[in-house]
Amino acid sequence: MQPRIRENYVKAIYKLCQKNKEGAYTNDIALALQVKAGTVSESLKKLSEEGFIVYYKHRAVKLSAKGQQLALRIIRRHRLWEVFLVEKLGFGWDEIHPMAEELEHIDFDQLTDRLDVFLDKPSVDPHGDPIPDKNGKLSKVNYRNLTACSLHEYVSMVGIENHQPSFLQLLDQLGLRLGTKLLIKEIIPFDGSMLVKIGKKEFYLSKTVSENILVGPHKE
Amino acid sequence: MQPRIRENYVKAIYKLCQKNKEGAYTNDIALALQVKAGTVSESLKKLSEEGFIVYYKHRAVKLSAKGQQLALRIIRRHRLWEVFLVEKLGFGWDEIHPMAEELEHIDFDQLTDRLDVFLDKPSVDPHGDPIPDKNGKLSKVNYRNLTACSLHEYVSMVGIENHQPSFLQLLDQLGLRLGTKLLIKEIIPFDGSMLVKIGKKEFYLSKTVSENILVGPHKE
DNA sequence: ATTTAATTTTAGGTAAACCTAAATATTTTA
DNA sequence: TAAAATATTTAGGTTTACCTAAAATTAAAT
Repeated sequence: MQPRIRENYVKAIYKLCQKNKEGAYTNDIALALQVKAGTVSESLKKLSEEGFIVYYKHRAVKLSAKGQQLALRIIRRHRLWEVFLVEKLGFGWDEIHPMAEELEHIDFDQLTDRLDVFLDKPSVDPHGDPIPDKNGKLSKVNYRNLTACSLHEYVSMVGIENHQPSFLQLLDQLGLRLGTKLLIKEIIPFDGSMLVKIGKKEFYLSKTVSENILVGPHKE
Repeated sequence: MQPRIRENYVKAIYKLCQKNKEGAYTNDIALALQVKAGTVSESLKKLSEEGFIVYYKHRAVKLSAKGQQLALRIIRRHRLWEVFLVEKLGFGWDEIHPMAEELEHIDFDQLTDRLDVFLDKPSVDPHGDPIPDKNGKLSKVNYRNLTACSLHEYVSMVGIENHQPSFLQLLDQLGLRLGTKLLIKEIIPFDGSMLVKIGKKEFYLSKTVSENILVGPHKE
């Protein structure tokens, strides 16, 4: 199996496993990779023979230890390149995904590790997602969903749950970036929206928006 | 035809055309890409249909305008990434080729152009090879072969004609890098070797070595 | 507990990039 | 300039990743 294709399967399975504890379903993998279910079935057999997944016919698949290792290597590369693109080249966080999607497949340990050092060993990418270290270890970010916060809480944005450019652009408009502090001024029971103070301005955030915002205690 | 494969053919043809004015021969392309001649024949037909080459059966091929444009885009990306790897990540000039060989295929104009700016629009790569600009224009480097220099000339290294790691490592040992000044102290007629002064030391360079060194007038 | 619905797998096919080896061109040499 | 040597192309095959559609399995609903 071609490395790039293998990597895309492993990455897709990794992400699906984070949602469904059961594992990744054939159809969902097919959707993620934009291929047909039959193709996925074939590929799963090969990935299984290669030892990257644990696979029983008609069951959701999981990554083996070897598969997880690979997934974390890809994610590490993806997120490091994202930091590079934003910090060094000045791209917006809404523009970088497609480029990182290519760069993540470039597989030279030296390159990844030196990039890491060059970027000052960042712990999170521009979206707040943690970057696995050289050994595949993921630091845990302390976060809650914004909708889980109470009135008058003063919190700091640490991540997001939606990476669509349109969502990222909305956050830009609101002045919401990683580390931005926000105060919950009001919670509207009717539609779950909330009034928040960001910097000097106040905005209503729809429930759909706040559901996709992750916050943590803001350290001063 | 898959972009990566097309790019590798176009690049190989570009390089072969620089040596043979006639064009690139099937067998040489096959050698460069490590495939069989029959495969090359097939591919040439496709590249021709796609308009990247000018091809008549049993004749050496040349790049069309479109093909040259593509070649220069790839070379631009390759050389910019090489600068990045050396200047920013601290790799040696003997280590970077394989990585640049992958990075060169990542095709986002914005990425290339921002990388260019980030690196201060370099005009040459770490080996002294010129970097095409955004429009595919190649600046000409003023150079002569070291073997063409006369006794007592004082010149500056501006490039090399051999990119093998072992050659680059030898130059490192001699303290020869881009911009290094060298004085020709003696020319040995017997074997064409020469005694040169590099910094404070003197070395004999075999003809094979000096043949691969390009020098220019050293500007102070 | 069947039947129905949904999901997954299998079977048979296609296209791209490779291969080998035979056939055809071209070039070189005698 | 004809034969020999070299280079290129063509013809027929293989493999991989994809496809469609039928068959099989599992899950859901009556």
